[in-house]
Amino acid sequence: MALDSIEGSLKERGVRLTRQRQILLELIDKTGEHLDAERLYQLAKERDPKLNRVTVYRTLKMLKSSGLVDELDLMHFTGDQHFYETRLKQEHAHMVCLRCGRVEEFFGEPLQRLRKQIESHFGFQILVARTEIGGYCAHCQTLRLREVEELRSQVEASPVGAPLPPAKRARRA
Amino acid sequence: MALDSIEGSLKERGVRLTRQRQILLELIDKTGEHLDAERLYQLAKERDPKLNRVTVYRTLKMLKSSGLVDELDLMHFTGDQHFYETRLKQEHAHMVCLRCGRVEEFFGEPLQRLRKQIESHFGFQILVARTEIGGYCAHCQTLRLREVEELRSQVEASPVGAPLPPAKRARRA
DNA sequence: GTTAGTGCAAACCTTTTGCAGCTCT
DNA sequence: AGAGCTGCAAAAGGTTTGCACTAAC
Repeated sequence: MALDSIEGSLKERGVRLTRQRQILLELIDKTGEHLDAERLYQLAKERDPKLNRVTVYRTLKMLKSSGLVDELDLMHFTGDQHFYETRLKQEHAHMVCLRCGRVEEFFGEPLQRLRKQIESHFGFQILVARTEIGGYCAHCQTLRLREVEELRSQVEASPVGAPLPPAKRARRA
Repeated sequence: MALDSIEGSLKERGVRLTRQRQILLELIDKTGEHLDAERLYQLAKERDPKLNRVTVYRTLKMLKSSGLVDELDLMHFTGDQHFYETRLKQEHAHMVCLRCGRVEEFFGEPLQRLRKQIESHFGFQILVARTEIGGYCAHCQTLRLREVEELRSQVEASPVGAPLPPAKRARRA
């Protein structure tokens, strides 16, 4: 199991497996989503109401600098938080739909190719690699078109020019 | 000249070319570095001491959502700011040395390949793509080795185990 | 028993917002 | 003239730090 390999890696280096860390590790490992610090904190609090937000940040930082998790931004679609995932899968790119927010993963040879070229051309020793792509998913492309049409006709209908709905930043609940 | 094409694009869409924006555009275009908002603000203030930090943020946001500049994180090597570059060059990846902070750019076919595969396999309409890679540049790899050696011998020399120098976050002056 | 790790409160950095007044076109 | 833009002050969002206490090994 994935959790075991991470816990093993920590134990070897003399990192203590506290109750809090076990909770956080399990959540990161088992949850099928890309969690940010706040969401992880909320989930962790369900299991241990005393667990502090700061511990979440410290744990994530530790896991990141140990190379056990990767940090993502997901194109800052929802804000400026960072998202985390364990380094278990093969390297992959993240595609974020800028309309619905859905995140898809792309595995495939261009990524390995890129890695190899960079290592050989530059003699660069890669520790982390991150590819994030923003755009419209197949489903949203058509919806998007319709929306743009609607806006256009609204603008033409109103003499002054109707203001576009402001693209507000997603706020936390 | 690059500036012209950006200014043209803005003018077409009825965006005003204020004195402040001209200053900022010229700095982004002419400066050969990846600037973050604060640095851009400092540079802009030299030309117009009244220019406000908020205007920098608003201008960057506008340029980004117009697709005229790209936003980078450079692996958060120096902190959580964002860096900006005009979209004039061909698509490229950024390689950040996690020791010296140097940033190199990689152009090359794997990037185009990646783009095409994602578009064809998923029917995904790409608007922005970002590849950032962290590691050690050729030069720092040897230096890094030496540093690790030194640390090791220090640890062996001291009975308690000397604490490693903490990797503090880079603070602003 | 030590030392690493935790919780709490407070700070910090980066970015956004509301609003009154200024300025491009 | 008038919408669009700016500056200012204040706030927000996300993350880190200092310190005293606690718990893992």
